[in-house]
Amino acid sequence: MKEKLETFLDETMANIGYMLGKPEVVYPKEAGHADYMSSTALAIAKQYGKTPREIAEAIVAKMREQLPPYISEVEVAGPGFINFKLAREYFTGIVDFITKDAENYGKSDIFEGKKVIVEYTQPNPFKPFHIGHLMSNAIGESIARLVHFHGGDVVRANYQGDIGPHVATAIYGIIKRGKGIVGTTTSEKAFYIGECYVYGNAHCEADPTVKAEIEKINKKLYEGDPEYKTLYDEGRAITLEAFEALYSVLGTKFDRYFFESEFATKGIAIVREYEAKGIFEESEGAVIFRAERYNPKLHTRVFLTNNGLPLYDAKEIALTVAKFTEIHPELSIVTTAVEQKDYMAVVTEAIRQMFTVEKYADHMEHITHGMMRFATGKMSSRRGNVITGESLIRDAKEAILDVIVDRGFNDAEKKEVAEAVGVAAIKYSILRSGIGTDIIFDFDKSISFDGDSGPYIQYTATRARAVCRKATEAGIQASLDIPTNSTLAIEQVLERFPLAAERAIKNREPHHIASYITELAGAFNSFYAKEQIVVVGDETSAYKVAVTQATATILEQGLYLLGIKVPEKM
RNA sequence: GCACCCAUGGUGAAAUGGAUAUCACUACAGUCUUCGGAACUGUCAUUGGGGGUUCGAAUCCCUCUGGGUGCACCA
Repeated sequence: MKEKLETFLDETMANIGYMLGKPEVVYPKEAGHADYMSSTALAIAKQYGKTPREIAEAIVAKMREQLPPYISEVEVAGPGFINFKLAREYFTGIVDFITKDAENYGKSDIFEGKKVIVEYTQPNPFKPFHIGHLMSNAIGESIARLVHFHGGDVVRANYQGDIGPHVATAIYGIIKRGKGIVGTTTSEKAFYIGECYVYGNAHCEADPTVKAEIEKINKKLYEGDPEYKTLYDEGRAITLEAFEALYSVLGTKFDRYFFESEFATKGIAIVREYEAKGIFEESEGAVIFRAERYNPKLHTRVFLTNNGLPLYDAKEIALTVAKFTEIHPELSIVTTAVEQKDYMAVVTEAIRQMFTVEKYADHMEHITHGMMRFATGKMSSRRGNVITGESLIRDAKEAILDVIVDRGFNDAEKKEVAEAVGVAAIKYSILRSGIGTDIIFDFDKSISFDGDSGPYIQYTATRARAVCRKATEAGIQASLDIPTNSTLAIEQVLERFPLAAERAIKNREPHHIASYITELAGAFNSFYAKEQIVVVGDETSAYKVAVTQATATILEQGLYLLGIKVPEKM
C-alpha cells in the first residue's frame, strides 16, 4: 500500500510539474490524523518558492480528479501534510487475505533463494549456561525465524567452546575437589562442573602455581593427552546434554553444531599459512595481526600464543572458512554480545586481507546485542556471579504454577502451560526492547505477566481463539459480507503487520514485532471489553468473528517470529 | 590514554528527520462479575547541559557531563 500511494503521489506531482525528489509516504506516528501521510510538500516548498500549503493544495486538488478506489479521502492538514484515508473495503480486503492465506501475509522476498547461516547462543561446555546465553538464544532464534519468513533458507548454527583455558580450569577444579563429577541428574552434574570452573578460577587468580598447572592441562588437552581424556569426554558430554535440554525448552533446533576443538589445528595451520604470506607476523613469540594497518580504528590482536596454541581469533577464521566451504551461504550472520564487537571487527579484517578472491568478509555480518547485567555490575561466570538459564526458567515456571492453581488443568497440562508461558515471559522481556541496549536483570520484570509482556499477548491470542470456538458452537460462521466499523481500529493495526515484519528484518530488530503485537493485542482487548462478539441474531457478528480470527492468527504469527509458543489454553 | 556504544516520566522501554513524544509498570480512581479478569477505562509525570544544521531534531553534526564496552597471549 505504501508503494502504491507513493507511486500515485509521484505521478500526480510529475503531472503538475513538481519533479524534485521521490516523495515518501509513511505511516503517521500518531494515529487519528490519517492512515498514511506524506510530508513531501514541506520538503520541496523552498525550492519552488511557494508555501508548503500551496503545493499540497495543488497536489491534492489534482489527486481528487481521479481518486483510486482504495483511497476514500485525501486532504491537506497542518502546515502542508497530505493525509490519506483508505477505503473501508481495503481493510476488509486485508482481513480477507489473512483469513485465506495467513501463511503469506506480511512475507517478503528479501531473502528469497538465499542461504543464510545464523550462529547464536554459543555456550561453552564446562561453563554454566547463564541468562546472557538466554539472551543470545532469544535474539538469534528470532532473527533466524525472520530470515526464514522473508524467504531465506536458514541454517541455524551453534559454535560451542569445548577447548581452551576455561575447560582446563574446570578440569583442574574437578580433580582438586576430588570427588569426580558429583550429582545424580545431568542437570546437577552440569551445575557441579560450573562450580568447579569457578573454584578453579578463584585458585588460579590467587596462586601463580595453580595458573601454571592449568596452563599445563590446557596444553595437554590441545594435544589430546590420554591423561585427561576420560574426564574431558565425560564433562563435555554432560554439559552438552544439559544444553540440549535447554534448547528444547527454548524452542530452538540447531541444524549444525561447530566445536572449537575442531578448529584448533586448522586454526594454527591457516594462520601459519598466511603468516608466510605476510598477513600475520611474529612478535614476542606470538603470532599477531596488526589490524590498525588497514583500519586505524582497529587494534592488534594475538592469534597464536607464544607456546603455539591458537586463540579464539585463529579458531574463528577456521570456523568461517568451514562455514563457507561446507555450507556456501549467501550471508553468514553471527550474533554475540556487544563486548565482542571490536574483536570480531579485527577478525573480519584479517579475513578480508586473507581471502581476497573468495571475499568471505563481504558476506559476513556481526549482530551485537547488549548484555544482561545486574544492578551492581557485570555478570561474571569466572566468579560464579551468574544466574543460570535453567534456574530462571524453573523460577518462572513456579511463579506461573501459582497463578494457574485453580484452572482445572491436569498435571501434564499444567507443566506444558507453565513452560510455554514461563519461556514466553523471559523471551519477551528480552525481545521487547532494542537489541543494542543492555538489560538490567530484574527477576520480577523478566517474568511479568501483565501489560507489555509475553503472557499478555499469549493470553489475548488464546482468548481470541476461544471466542472463535464459541462462535462455531453458536453456529456463527466467519464472514465478511456485512462489515461493521466497530472492528476498524483492529483492522487498521492488522494492515501494518507487513511493515513491522519488514522493519524487523531489515534492521535486524525483533523488537519491532514485539511492539507491533502488543499494539494489536491492546486494540483487540479494548474492542473485546466494549463489544460482544458472538451474538446470535446480530448480522455483524460474523464479521466480528472473522476479525477475531484474523487477530488470533497474526498474534500467533508475531509470537512465532519471536520464538514464542502459544498454548491452547492458559 | 585511545576507539566504539549509550543517555527519553519515579521505574523499564518505544518513536522511518515530520503534526500535541508513545506504551507498559508503579500509585490513585473507576468498569465489570462476560464470548476466558493474566482484561478494560481514566488521572499524574519526560527527550542530561550548551551550541549548530534543517521549513521541521529525541533522532543529524560539534562540545561538555555522566555511564558502559573493548584495546597482546580468556572466549
